[in-house]
Amino acid sequence: MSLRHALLGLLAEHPASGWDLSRRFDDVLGAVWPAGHPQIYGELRRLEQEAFIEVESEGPRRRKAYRITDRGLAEVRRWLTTVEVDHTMRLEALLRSAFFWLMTPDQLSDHLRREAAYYESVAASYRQLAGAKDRGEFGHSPQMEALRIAAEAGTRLNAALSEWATWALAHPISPPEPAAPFDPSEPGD
Amino acid sequence: MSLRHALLGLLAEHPASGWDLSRRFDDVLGAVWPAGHPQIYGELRRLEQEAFIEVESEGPRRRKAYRITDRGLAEVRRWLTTVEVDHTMRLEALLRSAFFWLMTPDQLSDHLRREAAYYESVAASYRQLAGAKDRGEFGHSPQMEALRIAAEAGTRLNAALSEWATWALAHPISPPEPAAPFDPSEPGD
DNA sequence: TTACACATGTAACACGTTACATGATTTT
DNA sequence: AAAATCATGTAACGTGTTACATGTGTAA
Repeated sequence: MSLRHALLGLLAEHPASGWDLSRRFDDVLGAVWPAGHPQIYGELRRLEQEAFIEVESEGPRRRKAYRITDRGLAEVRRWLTTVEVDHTMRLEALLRSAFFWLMTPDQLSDHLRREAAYYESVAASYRQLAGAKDRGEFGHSPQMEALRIAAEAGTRLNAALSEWATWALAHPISPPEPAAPFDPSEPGD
Repeated sequence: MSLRHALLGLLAEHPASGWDLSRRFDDVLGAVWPAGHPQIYGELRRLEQEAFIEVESEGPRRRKAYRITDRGLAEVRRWLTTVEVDHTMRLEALLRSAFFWLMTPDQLSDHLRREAAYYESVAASYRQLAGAKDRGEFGHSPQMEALRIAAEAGTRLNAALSEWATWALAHPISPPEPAAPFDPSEPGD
């Protein structure tokens, strides 16, 4: 049920259309909570039915902008303050790590190098975003400060994953069972 | 499509029943890839139909243990080595951070303290597990070494999130717009 | 006038969760 | 004899993704 609250949260800033919200997911929230437009339009319809949002204006090419209602604002706040955080994670990259022993050492180090580079580049882009915010390039609204905190999480999380992959490169998995080394002092079979 | 590969990966170690696999998800993989038993039994049926696994034995209370086939083993390896990692993340805790500005400072610091404590405790349990593995308490198979690497990720990831929450506590969000401070030198209205 | 970005939506499918149902074996 | 655990499964529902369909306004 996080999508509806994310939509309410975005609409708490200012009115927006399904299209606008879809863009904001692609640009900002999608990194931690992806949502395609069909899901967004569907959820908006339900939110309107339940009076958490209402149509603010209708524009060209049948654009409909929604505004959050008092009821909707109360609902996001209720979610943020009284609903337990769902700490479920789904990280395919970590799932795979449980099966690293099925890869050859070469395949694994190749894989880990790619992963380290990927996470480092994502971390770098969050770092840059955080820097720009600190330099005041996006003004100083509370909304922007919240995104600054989110960017910090993005930086730290991706840096941690990159460092992990690099650490793992230095901890190779020993092959299943090395053929017993030949030792002439042992009695043969 | 990660569930099927996770099941194949587990079965690559040794044969197991749906029940066994369900337990291993709850105990180990569930932290990064949760799966309920209905999903597991369903996927096993499909994997058997496609000859990636086969029934190894039937036990008491109609227990059925599956064994991976050569075809199945080739399929996990193909996944691990040639299929791009899906880096999609879904972290509700980070999604929420984009809406921290909707909480009062008190609510937010309370929230962040809980989060820091939660992640630190999870990190601690991975740290302990990693220590036990390093002390050889689980033997020295390649499978165990892979899980050691996974435990390292669990430690680093959760530690990073805990540190982030602590960092955020020190970076409070300024309220929307403070009522302009009274300055007697300014002309009143 | 053609192409592109805007803007909304439906339909079908895939994936995941919850609730329900059943019965066998082991433990108390 | 009752309770707990083992073990499998179905049904209904909810969420998320992909493909398809449609049309408008703006810029080249």
